Amino acid sequence: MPRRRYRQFCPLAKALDVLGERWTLLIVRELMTGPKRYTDLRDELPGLATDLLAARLRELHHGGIVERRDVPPPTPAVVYELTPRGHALDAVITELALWGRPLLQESIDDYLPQSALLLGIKTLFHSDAAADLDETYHLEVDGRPVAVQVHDGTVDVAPDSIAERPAVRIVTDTKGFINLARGQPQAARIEGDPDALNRLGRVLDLS
Amino acid sequence: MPRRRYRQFCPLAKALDVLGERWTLLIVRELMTGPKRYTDLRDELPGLATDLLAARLRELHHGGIVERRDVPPPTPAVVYELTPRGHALDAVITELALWGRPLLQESIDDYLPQSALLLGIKTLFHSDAAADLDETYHLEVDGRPVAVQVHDGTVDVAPDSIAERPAVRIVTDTKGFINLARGQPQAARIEGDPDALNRLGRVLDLS
DNA sequence: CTGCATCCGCTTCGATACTG
DNA sequence: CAGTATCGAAGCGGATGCAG
Repeated sequence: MPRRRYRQFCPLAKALDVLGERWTLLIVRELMTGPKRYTDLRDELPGLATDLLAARLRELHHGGIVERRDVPPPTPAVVYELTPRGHALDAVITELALWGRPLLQESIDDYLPQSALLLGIKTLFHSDAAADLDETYHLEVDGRPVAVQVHDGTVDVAPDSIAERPAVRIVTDTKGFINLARGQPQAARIEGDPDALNRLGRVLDLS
Repeated sequence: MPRRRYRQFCPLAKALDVLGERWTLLIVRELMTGPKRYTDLRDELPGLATDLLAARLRELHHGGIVERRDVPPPTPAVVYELTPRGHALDAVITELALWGRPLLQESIDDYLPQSALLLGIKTLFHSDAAADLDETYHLEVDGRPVAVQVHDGTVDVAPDSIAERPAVRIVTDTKGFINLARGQPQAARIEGDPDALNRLGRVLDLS
């Protein structure tokens, strides 16, 4: 818990007392896709000072949002994972992301953390445009593969996994993906059915 | 727009670039119930320095969230009001408030702004417990009257308005209301049907 | 190598005073 | 009423150090 509090009898103010500090919700976003180690968190959040990450994790632990767990050998490590209370922030993050979606247009030369890629795909997904669609896409950004599965008007995003028999394979880097999301495919290696790429473009749209 | 940005291609990070600074979302909450003047905002947000309020309003204006408008005579003034983009933050605030609801238990000696009272009532409202309910309650906290109308499983909250023929009238102050929300009615003047008070208590519940 | 703590320069915040 | 000016305190970002 930070020292600075709003001191208001208001559910919004109370939530912001816990979540409102810089980096806090981005750390929660990182943990949304599963437990992570301290160093992995730091690597995915450039600009966040190491001691500040430690402080935020302490506050999140104290707030009942994050649990610290020792992973036994063979690969001993400390991982941080969300509690149920932490996972309940999914709705908060979803709404903030939906609101923030138009702002992605302004993005230039930004970093693309793995979890941001996953959240981005979920946020750009248009359920109504995917009603009759049922296929899988292979996406690979900066060497990190993601399987995107569209099915029954929903999207499933699996990190670090190879899609089997994808309708289209897109291999690119951060810049290429950002341009792709803007509807300007360049610097991307695309293999497969061009129609499938168009279908993907309609389902995952920035506008 | 603040100078500090996350520089991530992520809809959450982009939203937080605009909304993540201290006080920003609380100012939006204040404006959610209608336009307000500079001084009214400052009075409802104790602890917020005047120059910081000016800076936040500038940023919110620049971000397309708040519009500055001159009200012509007979009562000339400057008011700030939300744009459609600003009103779209309703869902964000609602989710944050729902998540923060349990934290209200910890509240001691807090300030209760008018808009926090309204948001609090909307957040504490249990739709399922109000399915067959159709009545109006008069609530008055620190001299500010609020008409709470429960109807068809929804709640309507009208600030600065007197409820007509309310099922119960509750007149209290900040401390009294906070205790009331915790289920400890004390220091509150209550008039009307005791059963109606119980019904209100089931519909508006902290737990 | 991981998981921090410490130090330092800069920015932001909070409180008060002051002005058109 | 609607802000700007000023200033000490706290928070942040980056680099470095260090124990397990």
